[in-house]
Amino acid sequence: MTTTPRRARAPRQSDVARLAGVSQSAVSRVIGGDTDTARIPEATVRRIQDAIKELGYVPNPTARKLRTGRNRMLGVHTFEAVFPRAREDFYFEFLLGIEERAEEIDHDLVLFTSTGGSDGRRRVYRDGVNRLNVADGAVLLGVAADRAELARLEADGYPFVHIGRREVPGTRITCVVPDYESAAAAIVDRLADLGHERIAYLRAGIDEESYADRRRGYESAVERRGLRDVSPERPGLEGAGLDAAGSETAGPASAGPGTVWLDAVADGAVTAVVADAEWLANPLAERLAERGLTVPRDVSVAVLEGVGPDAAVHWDCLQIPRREVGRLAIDTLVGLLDEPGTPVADVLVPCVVVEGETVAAPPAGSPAPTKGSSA
Amino acid sequence: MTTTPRRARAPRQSDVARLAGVSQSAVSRVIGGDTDTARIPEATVRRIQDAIKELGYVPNPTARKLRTGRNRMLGVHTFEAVFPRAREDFYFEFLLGIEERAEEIDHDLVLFTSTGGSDGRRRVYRDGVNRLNVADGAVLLGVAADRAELARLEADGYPFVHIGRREVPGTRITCVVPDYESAAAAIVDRLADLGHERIAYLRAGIDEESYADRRRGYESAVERRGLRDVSPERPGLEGAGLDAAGSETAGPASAGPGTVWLDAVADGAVTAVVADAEWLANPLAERLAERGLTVPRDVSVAVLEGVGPDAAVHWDCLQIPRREVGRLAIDTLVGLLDEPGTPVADVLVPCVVVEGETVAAPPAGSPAPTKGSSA
DNA sequence: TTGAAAGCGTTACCAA
DNA sequence: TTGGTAACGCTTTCAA
Repeated sequence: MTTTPRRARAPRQSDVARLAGVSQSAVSRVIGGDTDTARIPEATVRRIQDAIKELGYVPNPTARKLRTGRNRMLGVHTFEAVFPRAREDFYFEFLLGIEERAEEIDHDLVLFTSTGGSDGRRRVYRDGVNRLNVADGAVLLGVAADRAELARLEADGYPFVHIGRREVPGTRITCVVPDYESAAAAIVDRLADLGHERIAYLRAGIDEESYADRRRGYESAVERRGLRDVSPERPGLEGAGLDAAGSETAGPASAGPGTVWLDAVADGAVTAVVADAEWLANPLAERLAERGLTVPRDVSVAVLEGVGPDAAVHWDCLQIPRREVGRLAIDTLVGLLDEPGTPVADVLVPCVVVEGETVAAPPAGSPAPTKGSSA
Repeated sequence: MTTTPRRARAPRQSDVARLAGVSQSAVSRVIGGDTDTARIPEATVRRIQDAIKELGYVPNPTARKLRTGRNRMLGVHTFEAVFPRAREDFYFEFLLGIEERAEEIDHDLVLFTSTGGSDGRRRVYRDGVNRLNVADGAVLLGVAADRAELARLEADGYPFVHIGRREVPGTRITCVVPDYESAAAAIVDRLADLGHERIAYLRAGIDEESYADRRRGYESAVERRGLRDVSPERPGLEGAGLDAAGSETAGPASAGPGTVWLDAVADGAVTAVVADAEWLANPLAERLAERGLTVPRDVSVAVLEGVGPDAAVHWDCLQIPRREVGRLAIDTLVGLLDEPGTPVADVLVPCVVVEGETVAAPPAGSPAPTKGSSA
């Protein structure tokens, strides 16, 4: 059994042409289905097709790409590894949407996975080579996108879209983003409709575009509805005094001076709170409970992120349309490819506002707001 | 802000050459690092590098591929979607090893994900195009590989390796496989060493190469050690009478006539059982318990697959070296690329035999075996 | 209707 | 040492 299976050289168009007794360009045109412009006789077409079948000819996508610039291959680049379990929830739905849509429009998907350096971060450029270049364009995503690489890609004229808003000074990159701004505004509107007049915003304190979007939505809605904003001055757990030790959860944490805001809430200064994240809302509810207040009876709380259905608390929240974002990323990218000159604009994908069990009308006896004065 | 960002055409070597005032081939040689064969003056090199930097030139991998046939890009094709949770455990470790090793040897990884047809099965060939061709070669894996596609790929001379043994008549494909045969034999050896003399093999009844491997290992070891094989005649749950209704697990399942084997085991005809899978071992233990037998006191049981550490029962089992298989798949593939003429041979990766809590010495009073007679 | 030839961006050979 | 040039496999224009 020492049969060295000689790898047959893959047949080319010229081989087909020779076998069929036609020119190479005839073969190309038959394959391209160019029956309109250059009508090739039935008989010739048959002969060519027979030759193709006999030789088992398959077009070479690399050569095609070099010639036409198109592959019908779309790249996907994630700035972090997809597989570690923790990240998976983040990426999974996006990828689902991406794959779904790419297939619908008959494009192949190529996932670029290798990390460039030793730091585990994935890079687009490795040894100065833009690896994505084998694909027609790419969808980039990741919690920690490398802005320098985004800028360089854009400068190089490589067509790509980014999932999630990313702003890089001096560059205009096309982003597909959940419409956090409208969603945040909608949530504030709903609170206002229910009768809340004094509300607060609990910021995560993360310096990222999507949080800025949420905040803008909150602020504009507060202004528009004439509500009174009684937010803590500083972001994060400490900013709201939420790191202060409770009764049994007590660690050696300093019950810092920061509980003024929390105390004010307990005193009824605020009837509704909008929080950037679940990890802010949970301790808030706990601290309020310690002070004898119940959510949503005394204070309504809404969360500006998606909360899984099996979470302990069914927060009123928004739902990030990950799947749809993935699908739209593909459509946007293909649009970019088809219409290279088009001015870029972010694509906003609406978030559904989910009604949970943590928002209700304000307590009946809540004092009327003192318009105009600030906390 | 109607700045239509004109996408700059990506700079080519000729642009660099013009700017640096040298020929294009000089640029190519500087980039290729061919300082040995063609010594280019320090000054020229500097000028070229400056031009590269100024223009932001990056080599075009497509053109490179077309010219040299190599990309340092390796494809990964899975015959099923990777992401659905159920599949994930299967693929995850393989992919980890693949990615790890590919990066070590400075290759990029390209994951081909799109499904070819409407049936959800992923195909290599779509519209007659071998999509994998953009990569230098590929690692294929999947529980349900399409053998016709494997054969065609081989016939086309495309370099690939398959994870898991796949035999296609008339073709010799390179596989990287866990060494189930040796592992099964090792487990039988261990049982024999403990003093077991009458053992049985519970087959999954799945018609796949890896199960044949296990079986071969079992049979050869049984023969070599002169053990008596008292296996059920037919595979699967029914074959062993394990679908027979127990006390409370009773559904309307017919307690078929197939319990003869089970009854014989209960009577002490067998002191050790080797099972293809956990889903066979679990009901076996239950049925034995119903008959008053305990594992491993009365009957030892070993499982020929990997069992997670958080399984209810800590089976004696084997550990599939998925990560290592992934790594070796990459090495084997690259070997194929570097040495195209090499005769192909399967690569076996040893499985560790894990000692659990379900194998022990046979009960003291077990009757001596009647050598030579068969069940 | 068909074929010849240019060109996509690169590498590698062969002269100069 | 350097530059010209052929070739990789394909698409597409232009002539025949």
